[in-house]
Amino acid sequence: MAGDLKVLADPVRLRLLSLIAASEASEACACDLVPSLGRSQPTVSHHLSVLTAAGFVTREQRGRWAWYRVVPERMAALGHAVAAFSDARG
Amino acid sequence: MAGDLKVLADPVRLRLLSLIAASEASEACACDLVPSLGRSQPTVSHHLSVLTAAGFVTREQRGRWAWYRVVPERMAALGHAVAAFSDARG
DNA sequence: CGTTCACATCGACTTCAGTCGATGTGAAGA
DNA sequence: TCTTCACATCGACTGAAGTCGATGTGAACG
Repeated sequence: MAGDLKVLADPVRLRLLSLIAASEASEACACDLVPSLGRSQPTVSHHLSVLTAAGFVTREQRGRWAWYRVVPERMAALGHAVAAFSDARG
Repeated sequence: MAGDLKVLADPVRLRLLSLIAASEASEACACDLVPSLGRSQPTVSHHLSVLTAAGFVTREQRGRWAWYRVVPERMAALGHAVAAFSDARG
């Protein structure tokens, strides 16, 4: 769980998730994500790779473009795990 | 929000929160926490300080002992914020 | 008031993660 | 097939963060 939180504990990755989730059809092309962030293409690619490896997003190649989607169950599960600390016997 | 997640993205701090939440009356003395973790006293003190500064726990001095409590609203709010990424327009 | 105990702070080391320029890869188009 | 485009990977640098021994602090106890 610490590893999962560590993946999300980065402003660039949070912005990526936010941008992807807010995109049409809840998917986004890397070509649109790079200019939206103030970071270089390798940096964005790296963060997308980290999110994908952790299972928070899925990657689908279509021709030359790579499309990314958020995995909602993954986000919900982690969110509930965090919220569970508010109960005693957490 | 990235800062909040970064605070939780550490196995020692997660164990601290878990131990405190699972203690009687949902509070724990540092003297009990140090031996439960495999870390030195300064390290545990440092992590408790980080959790306190971020508002995830509160510290109360009673005599020579320091007692810690989880702030449930804080955990619940962050958990919901994470889970919100599972919705479109996150 | 000196001692002891619980805990915080300091200083230094080390590991890790974000960042970017340069380069590799693989698909599309001429 | 040669070029171009989109993206991944590599190598190197840098700043941040975890860790611990040593030391400071402040309350209890005699």
